[in-house]
Amino acid sequence: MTAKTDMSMRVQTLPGLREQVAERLRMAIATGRFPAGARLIERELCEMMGVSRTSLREALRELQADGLITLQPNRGLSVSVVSEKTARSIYEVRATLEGLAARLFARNATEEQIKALHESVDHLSQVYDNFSAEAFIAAKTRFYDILLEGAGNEVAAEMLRRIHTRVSQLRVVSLSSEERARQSIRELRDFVSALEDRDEQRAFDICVAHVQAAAKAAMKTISTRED
Amino acid sequence: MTAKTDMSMRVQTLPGLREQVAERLRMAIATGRFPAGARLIERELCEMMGVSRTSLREALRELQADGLITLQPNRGLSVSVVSEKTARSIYEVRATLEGLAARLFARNATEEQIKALHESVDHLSQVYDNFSAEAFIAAKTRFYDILLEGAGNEVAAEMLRRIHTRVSQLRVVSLSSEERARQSIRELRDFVSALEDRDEQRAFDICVAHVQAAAKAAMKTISTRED
DNA sequence: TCTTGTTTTTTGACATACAACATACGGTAT
DNA sequence: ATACCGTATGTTGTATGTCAAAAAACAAGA
Repeated sequence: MTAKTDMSMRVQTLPGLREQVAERLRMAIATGRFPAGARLIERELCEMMGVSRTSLREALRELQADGLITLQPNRGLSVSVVSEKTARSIYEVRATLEGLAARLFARNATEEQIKALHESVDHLSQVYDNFSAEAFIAAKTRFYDILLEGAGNEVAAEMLRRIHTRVSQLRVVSLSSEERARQSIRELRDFVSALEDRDEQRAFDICVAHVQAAAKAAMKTISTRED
Repeated sequence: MTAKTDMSMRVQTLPGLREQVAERLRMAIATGRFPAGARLIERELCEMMGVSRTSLREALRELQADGLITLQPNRGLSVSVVSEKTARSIYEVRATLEGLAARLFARNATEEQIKALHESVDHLSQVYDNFSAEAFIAAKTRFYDILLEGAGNEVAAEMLRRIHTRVSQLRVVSLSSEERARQSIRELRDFVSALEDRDEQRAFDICVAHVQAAAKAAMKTISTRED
């Protein structure tokens, strides 16, 4: 092998400014730092993040495509406020796609991936104890990344990742309920155990039920919010 | 009612330059005018469409988010070439989401929407006869718009619309098979008839089968393409 | 032919400018 | 005071020009 064809030493491709901006904005919305309905003024964001309007606007187009922010022509951007109907739609799609991912994971994942998934649930349960929004999202993201990688459907993965941010945004409020958190962990353990048995149907059922339970919890806080 | 609150005379909000650009690029890719793998040079596109780099780049970010074009950092953009595995993923997701849409439509659509869907299939079948890629895509888009509106899940609708463009791109080659076209129309008529009966499960089954048949046809041309 | 150095192309990012549109403000007439 | 109207201000939409960095193409020398 020549040095030319040896990719092992390759310096990892740096994220690029625009993507960093997009990622930080996503996080700001997911954690509720930019609450739903908040107006986003380009100039302010530029100053806040120290980038040019050009880069910022390109990043904003990404978030817009994800449905995270809403554009009123000539009026400006604001963080999307999720109606009850839209929230229901989000969870419907999430249940559908996550169900698919569950099936595919049970079918295709390697033993290592199953083990990794198990461990990520352990980690998640630790994070629940001393809670912080950022750490929680990071842990949940890790769980998802493993699940989606093991499922081996990159298209579904991409869509679920997008939805995931919107769900995080909803959950910021909704997850404070301690009891739901405990229950959620139990469901995930159950889910992993089904996957360890390669029980496709059971994994699917648990997954869908899990999302529906999450939806129910979220919907409750949404409807109260609108009073 | 005061003139102020009367929206009926409102001049329709013009699409905005950026969105026009994005739409035309999408179409160019869907119809195969920009074939898979083709390099896209920003400067050339600017001249070709008569817009500034600023607007163009923002439009490109949209297409990139849709997976229609691929960016290699510092190297440039090219029309995404869809691997066999990715194609399979696309059709898996499409079957899943369209199945959901079928269920929801059967459950929620109004009688008018069902009727409109029926008519759109009639129109589609006419277009098959004197064929043109643009007219076909337009007709198919109309069918979809009705289906997705009737289903009443805006999130799923948005995702399917995106996938739809990628499927069109694959179909450019694959659909030339006359026989598959006829069969496809028959399946759609069957589908509509299930919806007219409000038979949720049957609509779902037909829908999934329809997508799988389309997938099979597309996969065949893809695998031969890679020889 | 292989290597190395140089030029060209292309993207990534920034600053600036200005028109179009929307909103807020303030004055004027009723 | 209140409704009306014009103006000032803020914000987005789009276009230009500029520069650095990376990649690719090319050319020259061993």
